[in-house]
Amino acid sequence: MAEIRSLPVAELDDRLAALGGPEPERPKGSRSAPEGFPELLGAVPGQVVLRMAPFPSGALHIGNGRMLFVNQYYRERYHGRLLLVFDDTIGSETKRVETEFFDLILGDLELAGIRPDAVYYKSDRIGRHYPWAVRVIEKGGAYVCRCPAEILRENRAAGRACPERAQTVAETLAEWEKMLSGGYAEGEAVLRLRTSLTDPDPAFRDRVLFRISEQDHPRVGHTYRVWPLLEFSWAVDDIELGITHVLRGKDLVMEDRMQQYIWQLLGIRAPPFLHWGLLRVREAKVSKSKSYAEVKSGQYDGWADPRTWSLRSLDRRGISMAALREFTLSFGLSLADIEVPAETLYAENRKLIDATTARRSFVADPVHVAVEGYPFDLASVALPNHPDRAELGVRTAFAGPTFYLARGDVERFAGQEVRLKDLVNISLPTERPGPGKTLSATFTSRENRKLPRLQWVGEREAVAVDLLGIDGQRTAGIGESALRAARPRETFQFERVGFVRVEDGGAAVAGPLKVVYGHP
RNA sequence: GCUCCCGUAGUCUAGUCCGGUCAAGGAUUCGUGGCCUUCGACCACGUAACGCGGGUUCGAAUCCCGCCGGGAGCACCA
Repeated sequence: MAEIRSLPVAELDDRLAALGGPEPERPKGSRSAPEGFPELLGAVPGQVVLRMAPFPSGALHIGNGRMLFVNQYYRERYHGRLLLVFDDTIGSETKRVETEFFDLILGDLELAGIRPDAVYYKSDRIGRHYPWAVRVIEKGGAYVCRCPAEILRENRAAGRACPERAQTVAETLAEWEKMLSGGYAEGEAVLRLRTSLTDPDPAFRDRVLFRISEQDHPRVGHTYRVWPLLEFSWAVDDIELGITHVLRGKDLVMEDRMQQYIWQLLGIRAPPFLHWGLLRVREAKVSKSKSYAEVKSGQYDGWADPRTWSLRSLDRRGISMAALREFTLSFGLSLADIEVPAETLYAENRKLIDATTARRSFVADPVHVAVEGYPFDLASVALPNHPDRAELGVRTAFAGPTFYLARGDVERFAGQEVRLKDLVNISLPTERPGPGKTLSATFTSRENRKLPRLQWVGEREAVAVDLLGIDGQRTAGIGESALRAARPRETFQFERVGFVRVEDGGAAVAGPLKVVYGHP
């Protein structure tokens, strides 16, 4: 239901009312929530402002994709504005901002077909956060704490106040000035919110608002040394940027409470929040830091390596962003954490591309096979590009008498009669194919009989193919002659293998034709 | 440990707010059959679910209580 999902903190209703906010409309029986998406609380078409806030530490992945598409969905639904706000505060040792990721993410957004109405960088806005800190201090809502991080943590767990909590407003203002002017070094002082040390939720006790960092920021260098933490920076920016609804993953619900607390303190009306649970794709190990390490070290083939499961890697595999959008939106805004098999995404993509994707023959780990008694008139054949779609036309395939067959097929059907699909029947030898050897098979008949059907590639004009798998492994194979015309980024279905996408450059690039495996 | 969130078939999801129209709908997977000269597509059929225990009620997936299970937070990260 819309209200509960928008207001995970139960008392927000009351607070809204207390702050003069609008009474949530709740027409009985009205649940216009197409596709499982509730109405945004108090949304006025044309006046909704939303924001996406990725942290620039790597390429966007499927989880980020959900954030993108949910925001885009509501933006379209309410004809609203959607801002991109890079959450590039100073971060930490383990979470560092790096310049290259700004463009990378901008590229990902473009790939996803989402054009933000405006782009902001948190790091440009730090100076705007300071006056807000003063406002909070003047309301008696914060104090400067000089406890070492460890002590601070212990006190928080124990519900114990540190001596500085008793600071007067004037003292805090002085201390704050000292922080800003360099009177404290990194780690020596922080500005903390005065919530309650006895708050039942230990996570909520006097959280840190600002801290000192002397790190070099890739965009603004050493311009600032006092940096806000995520919660405070959003308490400011959500208001200053006029965000009307905050849509974020449920990992940030505690941050909602922080923002609401600050806004209430300052008498500001809070925009409602809306969340969704964690989405994991079973096959995808969504560790951004692992991907980061592997990309940096060169173990991965950049951020488009299939093993990253990044948006760009999915694109490279021929999985369309439209399919990804359908996929991510199909889960609605459920708060449950879910794990979905990649097959569900593949099914979505198949729906979109199957009818328009040409078929091609490809054999992995090829074995050279000469067919004795092969009919002379079948040196080449015309085959439809798609079994059900005549309008996709035909291609010419060079055929016998010499072929490449997949080693797996040759071994599996050794000594048996098989049908070369769309061609003729042959009898395979019992001999096991040794490396570099040509096997002898025998033509048996032409008529279509119920035999195991194998893909084949005629030797003439055959194309060497390099198939990159989802696991990052490359498979050498041979594809039919028609692949000589493969265009960059064209998608094919390799029969009995799966959907693949041609890499940038297509067949024009020297060497084997490079393709990436998409899905079955 | 404390706080919050979540629990409907193998996997997702609709339904839960406002109890009956739900002996629970859809998607995907799986199985069977059909069809097309792919292990893909399509068609048909099928298997399969309200976490557990109490309570309220004529009636509970839906309301209440207790439990169990899963996840997240308790960073001077985002």
